[in-house]
Amino acid sequence: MGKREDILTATLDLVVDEGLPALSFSKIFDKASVGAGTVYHYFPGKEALVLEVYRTVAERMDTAVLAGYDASGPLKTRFAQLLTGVARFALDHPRELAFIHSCSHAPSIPAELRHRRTAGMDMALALFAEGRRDGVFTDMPPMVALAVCTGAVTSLAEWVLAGKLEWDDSMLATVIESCWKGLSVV
Amino acid sequence: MGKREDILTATLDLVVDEGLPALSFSKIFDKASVGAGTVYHYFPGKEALVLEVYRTVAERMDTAVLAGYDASGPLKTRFAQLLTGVARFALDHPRELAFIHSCSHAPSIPAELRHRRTAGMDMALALFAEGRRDGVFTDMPPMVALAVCTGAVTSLAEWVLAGKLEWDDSMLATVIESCWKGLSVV
Amino acid sequence: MGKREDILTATLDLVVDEGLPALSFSKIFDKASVGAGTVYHYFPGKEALVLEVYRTVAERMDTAVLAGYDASGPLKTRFAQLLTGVARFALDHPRELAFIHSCSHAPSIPAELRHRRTAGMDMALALFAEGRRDGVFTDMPPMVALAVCTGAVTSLAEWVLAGKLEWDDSMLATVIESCWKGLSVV
Amino acid sequence: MGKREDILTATLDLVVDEGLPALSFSKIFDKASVGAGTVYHYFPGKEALVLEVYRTVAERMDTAVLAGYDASGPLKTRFAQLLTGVARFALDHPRELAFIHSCSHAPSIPAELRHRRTAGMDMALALFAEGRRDGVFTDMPPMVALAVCTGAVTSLAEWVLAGKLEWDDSMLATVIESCWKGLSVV
DNA sequence: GATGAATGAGACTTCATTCAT
DNA sequence: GATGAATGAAGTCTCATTCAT
Repeated sequence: MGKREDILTATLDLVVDEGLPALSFSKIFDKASVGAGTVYHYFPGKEALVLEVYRTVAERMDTAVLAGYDASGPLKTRFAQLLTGVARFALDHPRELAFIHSCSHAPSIPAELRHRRTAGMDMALALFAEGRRDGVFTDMPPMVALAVCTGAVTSLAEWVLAGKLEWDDSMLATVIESCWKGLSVV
Repeated sequence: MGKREDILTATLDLVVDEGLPALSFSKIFDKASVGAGTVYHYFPGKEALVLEVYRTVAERMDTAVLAGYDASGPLKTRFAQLLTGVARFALDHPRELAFIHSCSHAPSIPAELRHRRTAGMDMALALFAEGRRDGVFTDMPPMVALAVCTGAVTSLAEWVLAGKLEWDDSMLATVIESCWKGLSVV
Repeated sequence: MGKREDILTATLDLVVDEGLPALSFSKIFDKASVGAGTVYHYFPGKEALVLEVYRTVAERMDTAVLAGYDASGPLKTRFAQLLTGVARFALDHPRELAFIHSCSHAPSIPAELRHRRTAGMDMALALFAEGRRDGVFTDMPPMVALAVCTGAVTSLAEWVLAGKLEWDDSMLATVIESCWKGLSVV
Repeated sequence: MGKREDILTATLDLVVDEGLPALSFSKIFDKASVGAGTVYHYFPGKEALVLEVYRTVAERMDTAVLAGYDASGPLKTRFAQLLTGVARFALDHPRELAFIHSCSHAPSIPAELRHRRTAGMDMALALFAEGRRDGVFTDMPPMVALAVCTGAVTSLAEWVLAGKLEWDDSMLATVIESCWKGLSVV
């Protein structure tokens, strides 16, 4: 079986396909092929259910981003690995990404969860701090650098998913190179 | 008077403060101080109403971004003007930005509206094409450059609004400089 | 011009096409191309409007039935004229008939209007009484004879309109002959 | 319990007493003593509910008409049995009859249901065909004979129910005799 | 006379949630 | 654990009616 999993999956699918505003328990019952009361065995209510999906997906995302990260490599390699990880997740798991975005502005998701520092973020912040300390990067707060780089890469992935851009394997490399150049001294 | 305006304003406020999922007509009536039927006098339904707010805000945004743009200046100046325009709008009109983001993943907003080319986008695309043609920018498709730059700047503004970053007047200049550097040859 | 007429016509059309339950003032405004308030210049309200249509149609029906009636002819001729009149109206004015039927069971039409003696009915009752008195008809109360004959002829017309029967000019003559035979002595 | 039955019964009562146009779900809830959502558990919507009542009543009617029918008796006896069955149902179940009539002109009842051949109709058509073949009845299509006879008897019952006629046990016999005479040769 | 914006009561319907099975 | 019938509050939307123009 795995009713709990069925419910989580059905919820994610519904939010992605119809949007959070259109999410209803009846639709979840139907899609998950589960009795009405069953959901209440696993989750206190609708809000908690959505939160749980959010938490699960966020974690999966963090794991995926860090999957191929080799902390012992040279700075530039690690830089590219992290940004590639972000882009790859976005392109390989468009539905998970869409879910996160659908919820990212919902006041029902507590800000503390939305803005929680993840392992991937910490890794990246450390990387930017290292580059700055070693005089490789310009004097920009790591947090700012992170915002800029993730913004650039995520935006790229989104435009691809939205159909505004054709994906091209070399494109990402070019963009990462630009980011590196933008942050670097001289 | 201006019942129509009242309704639009109330809708924007409610979406920003409580999120799209929590938007209800009764709240709109109350906040706009109009009768229930009045909304239907102006809008076919809830979806159409939200759409109209979206359209209005998107247009206002486009106008604001282009407000101080001087098409006759040097490339770098124009580059900075556009990115500044984007950031300024985000910071000066956080509620409008929040509304757009709240709706930007809602399937009820037709993709064709969400991805419509705006005047600001066209201006930027022309600028990137010009820089590339003149050998100032690296050989990157203008659309990619646009995705990267708006992503970087918007992400920055969002993190400020989310409280993850402190705004600092020099920060934007630094980031714009980084973007320029990232795109430039050598 | 003739707004009043437009309203009456639109009402009849709507009731016939969509049924009394689906009748609404907004539809009447639209179909009659009239402002919302205009109806209230002519009719106190919805109920009164429908009533007026009913009255108008009923009167028109009565007139039509008696149109070719020659009170000086022989009994059997007059008998045939009346029943033919009823059938003819039903077949020539199917929409008027449909309207009457749509309303004939609506409690909003006062029973006193629905069951009012019309000139046509009086004429028929007199005819049946005459035939009974003269020993031509069996000893059946005129009211019963009337119910039976109008029921037979109206039912015939309805089945034709409903598509259950093909109309055939000789059919009516046959049926009237049967009615006459059924009522006659020997 | 039998919530479903309660709902069907309440609906019939309301339609009969207040007419189809005045039927509302809130009234149904109240009369049937069920929650608002319960109706939607059993019926997709208002229209479907009314349809189901119609179907139920129509079937009950057909059954009742054929109840005392003895297919092996002489022609005239069977003729009288059928017409008596129609009249009896009308007089014994005035509310069911009223319901059918209230709905019989509503476009919301699909024509295919309204005009469906019932077992009672088939029985009657066979009877008329038999009489015609055996030279007992005049040369009239069975369908026409059926329209005329049911029209006559139903009309009679309706006039009684409407108060235009006093019921009298011998009246029906007389009318049936008239119908028989009207259809017979010579 | 004619209009149609404005109204708010009430219609239909959906929803999250409970509870007996 | 699992179900789904039952609920009634709340949501979306329609309606007859009014009134200033």
